Amino acid sequence: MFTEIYKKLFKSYGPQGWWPLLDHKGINPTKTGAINGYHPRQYDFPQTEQQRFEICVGAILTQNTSWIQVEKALQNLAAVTSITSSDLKSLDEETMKNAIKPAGYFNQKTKKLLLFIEFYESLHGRTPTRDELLAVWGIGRETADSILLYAFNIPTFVVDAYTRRIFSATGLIDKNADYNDIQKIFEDVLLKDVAVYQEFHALIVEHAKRYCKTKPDCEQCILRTYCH
DNA sequence: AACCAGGACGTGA
DNA sequence: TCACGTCATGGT
Repeated sequence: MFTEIYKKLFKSYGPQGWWPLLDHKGINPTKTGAINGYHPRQYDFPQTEQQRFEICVGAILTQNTSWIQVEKALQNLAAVTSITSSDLKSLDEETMKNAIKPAGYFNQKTKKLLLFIEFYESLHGRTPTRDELLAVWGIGRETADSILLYAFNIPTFVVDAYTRRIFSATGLIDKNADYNDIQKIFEDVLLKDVAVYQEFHALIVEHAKRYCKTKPDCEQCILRTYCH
């Protein structure tokens, strides 16, 4: 049933081209809440260390914040410095706060970014474990999994509020199931494949933005037959 | 003009 | 563990 829904979403919305990147100017006008930066049908990202780090920064900035606001914040940062760990580390803290203001929570997120930079540099290019990421202040489960899946290409299924909303509406998951329980359900059922995990999560976000909103549009929803 | 967005953390039961 | 308050800007 999960695979069936995945195929239906993919057929309807097409490849999503996550994670969006500033230096990849692929306009996708059909996508909701986006400026640009997607790369559909390309699964060889990140292609540079700079892109890998930018994905991590974006994952932190997008906590409880719409992506379009994050893109503004990233563009502001890119306008004053390059988005690399070394340049962001030496950036004046007030300048950073001012730059990321569109993404909200700028005091917390500045602290999170600076702490993450220390952690990132301590890796010396190594891939972190989930537990190592979770030990960093400001990195919770969704952010850790997003970083693993999109920045390091580790097959880790990302669970977010949209995943819970859509799949509890269908009755396929318990509406008060824990994050790890939901993640396990998806990982048990899906082919353990980075591209599939990346696309499915992105498709879930896209579908939630279009139909499964807080005020859902069930009449037009392509998954309505799965809901109770 | 309330309400919510691709959460995480601190606190007190 | 778990429910709840806090953090903050800007869309709709």
